[in-house]
Amino acid sequence: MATQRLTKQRKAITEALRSQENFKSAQEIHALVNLNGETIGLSTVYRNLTEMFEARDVDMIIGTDGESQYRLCSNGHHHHLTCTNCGLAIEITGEALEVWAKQVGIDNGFTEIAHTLEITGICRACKNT
Amino acid sequence: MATQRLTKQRKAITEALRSQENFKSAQEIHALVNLNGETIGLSTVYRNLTEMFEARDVDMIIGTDGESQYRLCSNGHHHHLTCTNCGLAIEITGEALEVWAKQVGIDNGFTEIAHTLEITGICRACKNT
DNA sequence: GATTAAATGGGAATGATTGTCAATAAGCCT
DNA sequence: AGGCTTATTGACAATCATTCCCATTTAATC
Ligand SMILES: [Zn+2]
Ligand SMILES: [Zn+2]
Ligand SMILES: [Zn+2]
Ligand SMILES: [Zn+2]
Repeated sequence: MATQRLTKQRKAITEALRSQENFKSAQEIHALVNLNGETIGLSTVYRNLTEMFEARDVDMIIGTDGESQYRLCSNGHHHHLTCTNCGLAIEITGEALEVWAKQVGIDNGFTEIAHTLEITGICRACKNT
Repeated sequence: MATQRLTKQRKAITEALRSQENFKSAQEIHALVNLNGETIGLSTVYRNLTEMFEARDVDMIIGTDGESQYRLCSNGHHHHLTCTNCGLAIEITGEALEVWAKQVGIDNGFTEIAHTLEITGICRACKNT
């Protein structure tokens, strides 16, 4: 397991993530961090976000353009309902879905079954604009 | 609407897709096409795959590394159960899931609701190796 | 304060994807 | 068949997110 030193860079990145409601790309996080006076390297932001994701401290999704996006999330397995217009991201859970997905795998002889699911749409606020 | 000329390049790309069971990246398709003697430009492969995807002639998914992958698929909305080891891709449909996903959106005031779902695991053949 | 390995930064390298535009050729007309 | 028009191609440049590299910095411990 990698040693985890509490560097000011890591603090700043965590802080930036905390200030954001929705998913942000590594580049956006980098820009946010450097707005607050700090001057943190892009490599450092990428490294830390990757580590935080592997440690399950942040959620990561791959956007439609292939860009990775990060967000602080509640613990445990869940999915998201996101507005494609404003980025609003709502956490979703569905036990029936979880069971169904696993069963589909089992029925086909698969093991180590996992899944990804994202629901998208236009939120109420954006629709009334 | 764009005119669709039946070029030999387009035929070759379609042929390469037809010969493949699983999802392949644009670069892989390009390599496949050029194996068969033809010499087709990489740009052409990208252009055609994009067009074919927009015309719903092929499925496209974004891999974990952000790379786009393409495959000829049956018509209609469906998902995939893919083996992370050998790439085997099985088409999946689930009416209950479709209804549930849409309802989740509706319950949260969303419109123009869509979703993506991918199930992954290790297939039986790969497990017994 | 001294020590030491983890962590940083910044600039280069990678690699997929897109853009450019002159040259080519599919489909159509005669 | 030959010619015309314009969609399409292809070689290369350009873009852009992400990863690499490595000398320098610094958090943590004593
Ligand atoms: Zn919205
Ligand atoms: Zn789930
Ligand atoms: Zn499919
Ligand atoms: Zn579906």
